[in-house]
Amino acid sequence: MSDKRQPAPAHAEHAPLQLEHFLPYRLSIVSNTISQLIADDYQRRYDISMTEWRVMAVLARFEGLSAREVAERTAMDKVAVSRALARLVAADRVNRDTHDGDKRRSVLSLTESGWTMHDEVAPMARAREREVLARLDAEEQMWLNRILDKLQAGNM
Amino acid sequence: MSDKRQPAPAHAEHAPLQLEHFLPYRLSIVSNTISQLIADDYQRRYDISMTEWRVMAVLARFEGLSAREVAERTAMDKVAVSRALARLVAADRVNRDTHDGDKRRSVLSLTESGWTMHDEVAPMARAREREVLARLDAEEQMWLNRILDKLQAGNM
DNA sequence: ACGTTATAGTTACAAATGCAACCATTTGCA
DNA sequence: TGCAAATGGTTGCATTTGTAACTATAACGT
Repeated sequence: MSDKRQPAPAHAEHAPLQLEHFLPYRLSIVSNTISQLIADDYQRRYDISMTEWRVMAVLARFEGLSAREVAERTAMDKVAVSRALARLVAADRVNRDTHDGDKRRSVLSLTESGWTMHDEVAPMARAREREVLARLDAEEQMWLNRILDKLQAGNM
Repeated sequence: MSDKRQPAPAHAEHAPLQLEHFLPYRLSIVSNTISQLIADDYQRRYDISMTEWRVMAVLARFEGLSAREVAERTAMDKVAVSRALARLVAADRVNRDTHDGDKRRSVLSLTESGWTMHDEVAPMARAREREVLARLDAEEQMWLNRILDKLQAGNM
């Protein structure tokens, strides 16, 4: 953030927003940078988007979820999930069955190949997360967790 | 984060990612929720996107910037800025002149109408920010700032 | 049993975004 | 001077994303 030159500082009477000190703006910069850093890893190696990876991550934890449940757990909307699933099924990363007793519901799980990919990507993702967290000391990490919890709790 | 039921906890040997404790994921949830909260405010009232608003906010602080400089200060890429400017100029929120002595550069500033809008939106945005920050106590706010600074500094 | 309402998921279309190629102008330097 | 490289900005095209409408099945109330 080098700030050498100060072009025509604008009208004080208008009280302009200072974007660089504005929380939502700063959050989105940091968040996007970090997410992209990790996404680059697996997008280069596999042909998969961030949304697709998130769907896979959830299915790795919870086998047999329906699409709606995946949407809930990833905080994505159902259309995004539907599209991600279409690609994942086509690429044979995910298996889609139909629920017995409710033909609307799908029953999702990773395929053999899905698991293989997951088992390579998950450690990479965790490693990147550690890299990022390494910039903070233990105390800061603790506060960050607490703060994210609180901010997240507010918006529900 | 109600977690009533625990569907088929998946294979421990695969060490699946716990999305809900994964920093990049949590950050993006919080960031998107907050940004959207604020964007809703002005998107309902005015026909303007988040990128357009950011361009306006920067021009309110620094009159006479060029498009490239706006891109730098908003951390948007130049194509996004170019398009935002096209709409803003068409809507008569922003004035575009040509730099004397360098006909490539544009010289940008808010119009009368741009200022009017700015002067309504900026306080709303600040109010929302305060709402969000109100969920944190003074100490937490202090740490959040410090942490964002550090995380931001890393990615440059 | 029957119609209404709700739920799971997909599709169609519009708007937003990203990337590469592209003009115009300026800069650097032989 | 003149020509290659750099810079500011826009345009075209393909991909992504968001929203609403739609299909199919299930649940509910009478």
